[in-house]
Amino acid sequence: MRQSDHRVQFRLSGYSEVMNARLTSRGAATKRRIVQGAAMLMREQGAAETNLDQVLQVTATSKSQLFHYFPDGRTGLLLAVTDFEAEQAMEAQRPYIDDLSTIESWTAWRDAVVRHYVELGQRCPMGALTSELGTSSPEARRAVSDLFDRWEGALMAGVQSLLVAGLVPADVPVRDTARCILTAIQGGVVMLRATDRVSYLKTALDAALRPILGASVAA
Amino acid sequence: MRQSDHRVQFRLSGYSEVMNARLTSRGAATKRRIVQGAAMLMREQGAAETNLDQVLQVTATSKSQLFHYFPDGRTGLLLAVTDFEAEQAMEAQRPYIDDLSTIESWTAWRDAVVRHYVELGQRCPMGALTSELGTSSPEARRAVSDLFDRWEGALMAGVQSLLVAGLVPADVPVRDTARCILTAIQGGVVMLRATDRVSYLKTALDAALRPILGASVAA
DNA sequence: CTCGCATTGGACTTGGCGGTCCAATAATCT
DNA sequence: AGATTATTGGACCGCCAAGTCCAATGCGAG
Repeated sequence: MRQSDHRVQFRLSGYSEVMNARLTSRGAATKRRIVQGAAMLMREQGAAETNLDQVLQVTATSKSQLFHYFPDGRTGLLLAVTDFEAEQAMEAQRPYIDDLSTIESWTAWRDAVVRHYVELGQRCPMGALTSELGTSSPEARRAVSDLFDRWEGALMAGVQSLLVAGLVPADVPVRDTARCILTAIQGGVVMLRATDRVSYLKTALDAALRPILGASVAA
Repeated sequence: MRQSDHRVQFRLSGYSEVMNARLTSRGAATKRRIVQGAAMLMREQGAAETNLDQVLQVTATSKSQLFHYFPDGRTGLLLAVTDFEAEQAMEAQRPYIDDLSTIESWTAWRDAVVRHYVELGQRCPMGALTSELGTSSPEARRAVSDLFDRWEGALMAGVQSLLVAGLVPADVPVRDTARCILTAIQGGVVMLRATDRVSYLKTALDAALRPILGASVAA
């Protein structure tokens, strides 16, 4: 790969973006279409089972376009899809994740999370992507760990604001509580994928939330 | 694949095994060697990055042998490795997992689990395998879900025996507690793979164990 | 011993798929 | 308008890895 052309690599807020010297709106649209189409296919059949020809077909583009907008080919596309899906994961929790300062917003958030993963069911985009890119690309590892950092940060902010509002005992450890909640979600998703049962996610998430929401969560 | 030869497919206790009409001890040894070599490679570099030639080289076997003992080729081998690794996952928890009737055995088990996954570090065999076989083979799904069922069963038995011994409050829900513990482990492993930090596993597992071990677990 | 089947070696075929290339066309700028 | 660059189409290449095949050899049974 001898890609020393006029493109420049930027790094901003945790994900990499290829900026062309000039990128028309048409080009940007094509690029977006490719990422979203690829993401869709990978949700359906997994990243490993998705090849470039399928992406071309489903997005009505040609090889030259794909390699024009993703000079690193498949690897670059996978990375872009990873960034995209990471953003989707956060998006699914909005608006609640951004303001977890009340008991109500926490329960609303919990419901949104459960609903999201129930919808997703078997297909977990990030899970499939990380396992394929895990070893090869350090970029992808960064994208995933950035996602988890942002996620953890948002949860910590939530716990903290409950704490300062006195809605929660003062001895609740902020970071550990946030981490338990996040870990419960990830474990719940693993179990959901493996067993097709949602109860693991629900039960573990409720248990992780118990220190801050009390025993009232049992629906 | 026109494989209607003299082999017969058996199904016993959750995993499939190919029984040859006659299988010499030498043949059995070769087969075992292939599975273990493949498992080792897949731990090192991931399942997707491991090809048959590497397996042949590392196990000192030839193509014909591999396809002789695994008529379904790569798929069959992957399945065998999945079964193997599922067994290894349980093995890593022995002897503790088989008798969780005391507080001491629980803490010893906890330590063994954490130690095991710290050793494993990035490379999580089951995680890598399930994502590759997840969609394609329903057999592999079975293997994984069987593993989790056995795991959950062992944990439930442990909680139950604490309960009848009166070492734990009577209102502890056996199944839900076991599921929370299992989910905490899975989530902890996901976070370990993603962030390279063990604290998620430790913290979440301790939190999940708190209902039965009390607050004394904080090391 | 010798017959038959299990076991083994390794060359060969095949296809899929990532990646390259060039030429045509559409925008954009001056 | 004309020059320049972005965008597009799609034929083509070449590699890699899975799977096939046949012939040679070991090994146990009668």
